[in-house]
Amino acid sequence: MNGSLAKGNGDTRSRILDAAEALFVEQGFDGTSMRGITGRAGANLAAINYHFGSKEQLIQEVFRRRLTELNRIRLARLHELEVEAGEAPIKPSRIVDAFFGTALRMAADVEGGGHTFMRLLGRTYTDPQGFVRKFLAEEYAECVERFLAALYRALPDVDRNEILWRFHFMMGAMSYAIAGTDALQLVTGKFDDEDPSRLVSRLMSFLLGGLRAPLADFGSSP
Amino acid sequence: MNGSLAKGNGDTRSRILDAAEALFVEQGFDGTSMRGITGRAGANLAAINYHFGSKEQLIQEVFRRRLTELNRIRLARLHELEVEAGEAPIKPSRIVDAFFGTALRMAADVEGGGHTFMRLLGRTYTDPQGFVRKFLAEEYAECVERFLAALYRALPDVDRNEILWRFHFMMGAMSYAIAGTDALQLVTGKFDDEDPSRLVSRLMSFLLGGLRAPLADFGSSP
DNA sequence: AATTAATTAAAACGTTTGTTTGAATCATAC
DNA sequence: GTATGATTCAAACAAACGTTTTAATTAATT
Repeated sequence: MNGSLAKGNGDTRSRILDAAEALFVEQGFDGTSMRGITGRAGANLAAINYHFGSKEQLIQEVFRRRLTELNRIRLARLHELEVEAGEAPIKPSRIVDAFFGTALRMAADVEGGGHTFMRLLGRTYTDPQGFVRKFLAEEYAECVERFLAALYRALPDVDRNEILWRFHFMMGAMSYAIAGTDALQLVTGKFDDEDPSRLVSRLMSFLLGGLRAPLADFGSSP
Repeated sequence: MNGSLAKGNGDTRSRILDAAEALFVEQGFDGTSMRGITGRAGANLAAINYHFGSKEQLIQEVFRRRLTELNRIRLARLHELEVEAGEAPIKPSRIVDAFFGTALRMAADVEGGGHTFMRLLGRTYTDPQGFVRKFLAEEYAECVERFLAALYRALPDVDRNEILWRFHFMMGAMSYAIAGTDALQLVTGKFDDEDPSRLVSRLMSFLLGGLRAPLADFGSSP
């Protein structure tokens, strides 16, 4: 049950990042101690402060390491779509796939740690710790703006505020799909042991259904 | 900026529950100290252990206090629908409203604390702390089972596993809609200052769109 | 009014927390 | 080999944590 890694597994810095990433998912930021991280990484307690400065800076580096790459791929995909389409509008489903599909494919990478990170990311959107949310917002700002602009262009007849909200809802559905699977398992018994590609398919059709839904008026007592 | 409450505001027990609820949302469970709670509640440090036994039991009581009522209303609404429909099938939109709409209406109650609690609940589904998730699962078990059964009956042609997943997605979208509003604000600038009833309307149409979406097959490179 | 129970108060308990320090070890260059 | 810089190590730091204890106070009962 001791997940501590052999010391030869990459340099100390990387081992610390990997250990921290895993423990943050399991126990949260506050619930994970410096001793827990360095212990699992096979490093000395002081190594975190030496390599990263502080626990807070370590947390930021855990995110930056993967998030930069994720958003780079997203924007590259979007750029491909824009070039391919030329003057013509892009299908919303393609935009949604470039953003959410890319994340889901990263989440499907269990061995490389993408799965662990996406679980962490999903639950961090609503994390109370101010500095984490602020940091995430900065890292995300450009990417989200570009994708929202693309959706506005792709859906010129839909109110922009409505698109904004639905983008938000889609973020929520995706985050829970990745981060909170065990929560549903606890409630409902168990899922059939799912391969992640089916999750992609399932979630994408749900997201597009929500995105395209009519703006029906649901009062407070329908 | 000191949110500490006057001592006359209810009995000590209730003041502690209110203070804890608010602080858990702002700082998380681990990030909230006993001293912080009792300080805000205007009570002595030992009061939590006296009234609740431990911090862990306090957390459980914070949830139990509101969750029992929420699920009672949900099941009552479902029962109404079932009686009203008799042998006929119930419209899925009504079932969805009985579950998610009820939660959203509780979240719209800012003064009574429902809003605070729903934000807390939303972010707790994905909380790493094992005992909280286990406790939530137990509190939710019966209610979720009843609603899933109702959806199975209302949508006899749809694969049950698919309904299960979409219920999961809907939970995610709703939780983020309530708990993570500030996250999106940080990213996108700001929303128009929204009255909660429009959120109900917006989210419900999104949820139903997702629930009814065709099971299109989205491969990994569409 | 006396007695019992329930609640609040202040102080201290032993752990655990993140961080810092100064010496020891390692790698690399001259 | 010796010097230089980077890294690792064991040890210690004050601060904050949840909990417990014992005394003081309040409320209820007889």
